[in-house]
Amino acid sequence: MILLTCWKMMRRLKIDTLTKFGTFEVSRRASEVATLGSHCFFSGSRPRNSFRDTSLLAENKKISHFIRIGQINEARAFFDNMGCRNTVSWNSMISGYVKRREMTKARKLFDEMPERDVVSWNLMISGYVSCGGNRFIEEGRCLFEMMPKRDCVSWNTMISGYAKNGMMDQALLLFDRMPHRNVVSWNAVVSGLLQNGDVMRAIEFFNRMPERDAASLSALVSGLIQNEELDGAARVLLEYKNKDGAKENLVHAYNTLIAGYGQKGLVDEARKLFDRIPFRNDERDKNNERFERNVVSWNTMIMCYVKAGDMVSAQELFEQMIERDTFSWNTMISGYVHVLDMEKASNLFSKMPNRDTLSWNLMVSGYSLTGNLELVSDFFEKMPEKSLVSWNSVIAGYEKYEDFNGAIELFLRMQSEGEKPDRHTLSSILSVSTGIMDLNLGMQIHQLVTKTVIPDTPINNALITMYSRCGAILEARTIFEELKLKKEVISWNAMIGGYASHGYASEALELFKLMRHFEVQPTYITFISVLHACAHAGLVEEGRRIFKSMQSEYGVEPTVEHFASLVDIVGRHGQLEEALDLIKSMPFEPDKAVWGALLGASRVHNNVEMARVAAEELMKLEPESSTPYVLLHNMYANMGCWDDAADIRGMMERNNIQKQTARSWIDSGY
DNA sequence: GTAGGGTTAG
Repeated sequence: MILLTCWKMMRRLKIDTLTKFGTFEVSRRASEVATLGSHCFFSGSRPRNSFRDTSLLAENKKISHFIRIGQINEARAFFDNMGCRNTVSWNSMISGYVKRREMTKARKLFDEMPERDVVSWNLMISGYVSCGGNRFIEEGRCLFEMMPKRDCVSWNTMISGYAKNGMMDQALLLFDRMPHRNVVSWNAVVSGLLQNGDVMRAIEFFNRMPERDAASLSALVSGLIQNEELDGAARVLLEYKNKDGAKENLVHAYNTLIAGYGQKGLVDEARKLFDRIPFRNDERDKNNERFERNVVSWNTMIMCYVKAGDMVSAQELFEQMIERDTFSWNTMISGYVHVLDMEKASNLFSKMPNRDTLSWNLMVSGYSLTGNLELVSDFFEKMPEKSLVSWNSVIAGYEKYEDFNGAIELFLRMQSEGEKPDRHTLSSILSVSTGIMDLNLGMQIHQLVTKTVIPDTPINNALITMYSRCGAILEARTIFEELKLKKEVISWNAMIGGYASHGYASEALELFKLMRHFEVQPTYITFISVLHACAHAGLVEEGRRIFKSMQSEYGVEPTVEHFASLVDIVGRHGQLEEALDLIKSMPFEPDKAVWGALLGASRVHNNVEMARVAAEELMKLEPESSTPYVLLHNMYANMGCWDDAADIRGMMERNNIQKQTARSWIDSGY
């Protein structure tokens, strides 16, 4: 009975997998058992005791399981406690370290293991080459040369290692030298050539392949797309015939190309390809696979429409789908969120059968973008599971719509709930610090940035903006200098703007010169700051010259803000007529900043006629504002023109204008 | 337990 059970068990586990394990390594604990009755060794070719073997098989699987779910320490503890190990146990453990690129630990086990097979060597090589870089590739090559016996996998690992590190010559040398190539070797070379931009040779190798499989076509199509050869990819795909004439399931490759067209905005091309995929094909091919549209094809096509902003076609296709998955719903929602009309997004959201965190995040970020902060918080609180993106969306929304306290409160709450901020969170909070000009908060966030993320240019830009707006110009400049060649136009703008708004006009202009020296193309924001600096420093000629150069030298169209600055510059200098002419020559309607600049200048130069012109225009633009009335009234009063002053007062009363109480911003303190 | 390729959302 027992024998029968054993035999059945062995049948189920396939005897050959049991016998091919070879020699067992017996640890101290197990060897005690072994000397008593030997359960660990095979006698002849048939296992005498399959319980030990099956349990070893199960134990090895346990190691793999721990590794798969990312619990490497648990895997190691289990491995260390195993009574009996074979080469597979060691290899499994090594593969765990290799996957995590912990090559020192992997190497230690490899050096310690009592008996290595070809897989042990291959694992180590694969680990070294996937770490990348010359040193590791060399280490891999060294093992490759040392190993007693190589199989196809060893060669392929080394070839793809070279290919992925841009060392195509070395890869091809090995490919030429290898004794038996299989389809994987060919695929590795083809995709390697494509990754290194050698399209011609890739196609040549593809055509020379003695056999192909599904991966061959996928590699070629995706590689061609990466090399911007969309037409080539389409040709390959449409003309593709397998060597033995058998039909293959090409849907994957088709989907790849549809997505490629979508990336380039070629929606019509994508649609043509989508329409070529059979809708339903009942004749099964040799591989027992159907070539027909799958849910990914539909999703990808919908995605193309969404990216092109064509929600009508996206919706049409979505409605035709027989089987939708969460992805389909989320893509549609993201499309509606992207074009901001939220009602349709919300409709879909309420109808969808299974929502995941992304669905919720999409709604939250949609309401954040449209500034509906009430609904943001409503959705956020109802989320069954919050991800980092959820927190970031809400914080970004609060920041954008200037609910700075809300943003900070949420930032504190997220940390108390154990969610760690990333660079997105930190840049939002840096913008909050800038918004409320809280240098103290900004400095704390700076410390957090240093501790938790590797600062990239965007976050450094946010730091420069924060420090320069808060008046800590030196700190801003230090970060600006540390950026070295990674300075972007935003970095320059932030720094120039900081100087300009704190009265460091010459520094602002100096930096503007330097920016031109480095051939960084200024934007309209650069010119706003530079003109601002000229106005503060009374640099009339410089201001006029820079204003003219905007269009002629840099092709930047002046906006109403630039005109307002120039009006300010010439007006402050006392050239009020020129300022008025400038306003009249503007290609667009002057706004309150423009008239405000003229009014301010008129007041400084005590030109009451001009002040009256500007004030009347301001009264038309902002009928409820008391500022122009008050300014004009005070000017008349100062000159002793009491009748005129009384007139203004009368106008104020007739128009029901209240003098606004002075308000100041008070630090709410956190 | 090891080698090649692969489509979709924030």
